[in-house]
Amino acid sequence: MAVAKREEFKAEDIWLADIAKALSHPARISILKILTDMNVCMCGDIVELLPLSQSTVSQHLKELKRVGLIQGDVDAPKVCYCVNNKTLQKAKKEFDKLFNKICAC
Amino acid sequence: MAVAKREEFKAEDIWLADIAKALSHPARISILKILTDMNVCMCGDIVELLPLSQSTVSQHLKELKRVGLIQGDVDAPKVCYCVNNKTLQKAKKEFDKLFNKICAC
DNA sequence: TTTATCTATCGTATATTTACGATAAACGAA
DNA sequence: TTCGTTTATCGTAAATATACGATAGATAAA
Repeated sequence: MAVAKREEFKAEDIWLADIAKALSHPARISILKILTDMNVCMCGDIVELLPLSQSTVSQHLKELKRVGLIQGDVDAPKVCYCVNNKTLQKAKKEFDKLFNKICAC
Repeated sequence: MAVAKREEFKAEDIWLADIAKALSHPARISILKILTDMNVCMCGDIVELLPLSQSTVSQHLKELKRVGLIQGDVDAPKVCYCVNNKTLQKAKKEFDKLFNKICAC
């Protein structure tokens, strides 16, 4: 149960909710900012900047990658992470669309 | 554990993550749109439009109210819900700020 | 070949989220 | 007062999320 009902909503709302879910932890917002600030972007670099263990940071990266907000290029054993502009642009557009609808700004 | 580390991040990131959390379920995005479309806005009206029970809708409303995205004016036993423009404006601004930083748009 | 480095994943514990039915509380109407 | 309407909350169950340490796998360096 629990998450099954989610699929009964509009695809557009499900997509944006999923992006919002990826942004729903400050660590992941922080990671996106770090990836923007740094050009070199390994998991280990991020671990040094956050109060989280390596495995936890790796999980957060996985969640961001799941929705396509970031991508990881493997250069084993390293993985170079960077933001995915295509998805970010779509996310920005869809958030704008939502707020323009629901907010009298 | 689990959610304790959340507090160790920047207040700005925590706030936006919390707004994103409130937007992380399609039912809640849908509710915000419904509240915008309708001027009369009772919990029961929303229940009729969504594939969810009354108690579940009430919980979603509570989550939106928790972060201040909506407000409920009690006219017992009814509660008239509407969007809170002040918080929406701030959310819009903060999302813009985030995307302008991390997205090469 | 052996060692060091780096990251993903496994196993695990705890907390939170999602969903529902039942029920209590608040009030207007009969 | 009694009944109907409306909503929040309680209790509960199942699924997810968060966090960590340990470890396996991949490769570069020694």
